[in-house]
Amino acid sequence: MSTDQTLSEEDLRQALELLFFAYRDFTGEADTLLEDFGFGRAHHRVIYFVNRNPSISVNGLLRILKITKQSLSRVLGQLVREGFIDQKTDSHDRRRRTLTLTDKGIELESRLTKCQGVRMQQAFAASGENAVQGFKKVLSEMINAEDRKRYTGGAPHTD
Amino acid sequence: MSTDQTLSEEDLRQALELLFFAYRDFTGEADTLLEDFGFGRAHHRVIYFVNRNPSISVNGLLRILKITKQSLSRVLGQLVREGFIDQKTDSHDRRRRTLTLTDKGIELESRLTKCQGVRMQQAFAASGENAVQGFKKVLSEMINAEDRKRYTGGAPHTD
DNA sequence: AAAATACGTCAGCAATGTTGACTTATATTG
DNA sequence: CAATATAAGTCAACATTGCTGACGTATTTT
Repeated sequence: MSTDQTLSEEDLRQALELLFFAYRDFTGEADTLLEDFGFGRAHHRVIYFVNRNPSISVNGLLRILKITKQSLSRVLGQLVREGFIDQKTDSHDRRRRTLTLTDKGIELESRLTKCQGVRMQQAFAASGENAVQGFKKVLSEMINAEDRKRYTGGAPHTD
Repeated sequence: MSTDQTLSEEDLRQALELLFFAYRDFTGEADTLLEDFGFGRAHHRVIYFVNRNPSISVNGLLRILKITKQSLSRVLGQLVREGFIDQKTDSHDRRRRTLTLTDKGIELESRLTKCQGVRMQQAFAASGENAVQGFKKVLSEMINAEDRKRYTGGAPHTD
């Protein structure tokens, strides 16, 4: 599982740059689509994680996104007002508001994810199954331990 | 080199999330260090690529970063004024200004890159050489074709 | 001499993050 | 039941980092 091999500084710098350019190009396409709706990347993240965690609470979303509630409120408020997200009082704890995508929200989420999915699928197809495993492995090792549980498992974060 | 295998939507979404969380956590540490200097991520990128391409011109830098000269000027101006970057008139074409890190700039660049390099090295060590190859392969496939030549080779972009 | 290029600057705007303070419901706890 | 904690919302101010548009100046190319 672990090797003692150390990469040269040049190899390391190449990897740093790869990550920078790849991330920029990767997000670029979805950004263009979002502009058509007057939204930005922050809206994208909210839509994505609400779809991924239906009925999530506001606090739950904050814990995933790691931004302040004031920041979230700006974009979330827009999404609710414009009918992309449905917000209702949780019957078990009436202090909470559960967040769920509307049909309109689901459609936008689908378009956005398809947009990024296509590029990633193409990169995966061109790289091979083995490379994909390595890609995922390295990324998961780069994530903070506390968050590693958050990305996967599909276990909804409704709290 | 290429497979026809298509990942499930769940696999794809996991990869999307991995990239999001990994990138955020990856940049987080350097951001903290930058704060001590009153700098942001934009300054980091300028310092990084000036170090990587000594004597690069302003236009050359703009082509790598893909931002406007007005955006660059804000951060570049700060870095020059505060003595992290040395700017001098190119003797071959006196319209151009060549950008190079000062000793102070080199030291900061070194600290910043070490900061990110350590995390990446650890992820690499925990993932194994084979995974690292896959990681790089997939990232390079995700980069826009026009930029793919820019990340590597170490060929300075002095123009 | 005219046009193109490289650089810089001023002004204003937008997206998205931050802090701090305060209010209203609702739930939990002593 | 009263006190406290939690969930959510809101108002205001500010910082960073993108953007556009409009100029000005020096230098090189045509």
